[in-house]
Amino acid sequence: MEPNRADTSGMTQTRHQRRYGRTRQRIIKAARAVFAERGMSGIAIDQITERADVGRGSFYYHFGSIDKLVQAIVDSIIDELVERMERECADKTELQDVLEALIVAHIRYFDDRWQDFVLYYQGRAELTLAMPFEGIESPFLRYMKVIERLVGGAAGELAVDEQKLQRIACSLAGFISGYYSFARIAPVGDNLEAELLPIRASFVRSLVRFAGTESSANKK
Amino acid sequence: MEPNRADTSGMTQTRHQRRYGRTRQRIIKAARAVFAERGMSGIAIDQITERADVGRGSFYYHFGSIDKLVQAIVDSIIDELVERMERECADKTELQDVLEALIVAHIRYFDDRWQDFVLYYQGRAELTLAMPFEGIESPFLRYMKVIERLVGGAAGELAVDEQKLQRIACSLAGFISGYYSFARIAPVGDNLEAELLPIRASFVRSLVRFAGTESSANKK
DNA sequence: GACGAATTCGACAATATTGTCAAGTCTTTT
DNA sequence: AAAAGACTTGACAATATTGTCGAATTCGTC
Repeated sequence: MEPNRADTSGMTQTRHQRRYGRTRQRIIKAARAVFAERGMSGIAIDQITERADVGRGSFYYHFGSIDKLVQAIVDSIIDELVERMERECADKTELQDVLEALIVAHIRYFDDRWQDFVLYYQGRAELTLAMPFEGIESPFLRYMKVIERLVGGAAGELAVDEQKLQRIACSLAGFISGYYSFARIAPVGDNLEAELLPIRASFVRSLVRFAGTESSANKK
Repeated sequence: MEPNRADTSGMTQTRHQRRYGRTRQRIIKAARAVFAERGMSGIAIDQITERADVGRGSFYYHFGSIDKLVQAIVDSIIDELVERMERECADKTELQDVLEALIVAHIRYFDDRWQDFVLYYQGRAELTLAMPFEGIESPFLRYMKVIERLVGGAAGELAVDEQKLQRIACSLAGFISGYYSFARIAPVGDNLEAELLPIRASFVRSLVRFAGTESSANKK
């Protein structure tokens, strides 16, 4: 009765488990598409199961509620994005390089994946509401923490304090997603990476300078 | 039968027209609150009319459809924001000052008005979808144009080309709203304006530098 | 004060959505 | 090959939402 968690240890997957995983993935894939097309709120279960070509009951068997599904999706998006950030930053040690790499990670990740950007953005938008989908907040916090850690790691002897790190993270994530979203409405060109290059460079420099600033006077 | 457009010429309002306006405003006000709480998609008409303490029929009488209502709301938000930007920029002539003023306009406008920020953000999020609410796009384009005009006006002899102006506008609007939204999740402090000051300054400088850059090599 | 226009109202039928469940299919175990 | 377990299914009853419409109310005008 209780859903069998898919075997993560790789080898010993029984046929049941494979089938379980397949259906689950079908649902997730369909949901990603539907959400990216019409948003997360106000989506009927049927729209998802029908697109996944799966019985209505299966949805409830696997997820039990919309929130769980949204949670799984946002989680995986953030996982992928985080993984990408880690990878791009792996060999960077200079603060400036890390900041560059972080932006590049976002651009590369979202490039040719407008759908995933929409999910990311819709998720963020959800967070502004009074009652967002359950469990959506923590992946985003995790994401912010990763940025802070990567930036903090490269800040080296600058010893940037926690608060400053947070601001840098907000700026960085905010800037890149904000730019991306606007660039889409007012199409400036088709190669976002090339297009962003000069302004990105300026932006990074401004963050570096900010990091170097004396601990800001926020004891108003 | 056809709704009477409220008298905009100020003086000659008949009682009917006033009543018309009152109800209309009640609905809009309630909708703003509901939207800011639960998002724009997936809201039932009843949730709005009940909050407005108005009959269900009145909603259809005034707006006819959700899209029209959303349109009216987004329109007025953008109007207010644009008005604020114009005001803040009124006496500025230097590029740097104008950029500063634009950011300040946003901060001041949204300060203590989280609800309106949510509406603005939800509206933006809608735009990422395949089928956003009808008529939501144009106010946002108008908004971008205003930024471009204000920035372009102050760029003076730099003669920043159209494309560059667009990028600056995307950066500016993206940065401020992105930062704002993240700052809310990972609360850094309570005085956003003071808090943003140093990083804002850096950001503005980076935009100024970008504006001065030789027309970027985007002939890839 | 009565007639028509403007505005408001909420009941109504039509439709959509939800979550459950008993029954069916496939797989593993004994 | 039978029994038990895992997974899937779609029908179902309950509930929610929609857009309409005729009646009620308010208002301006004659």
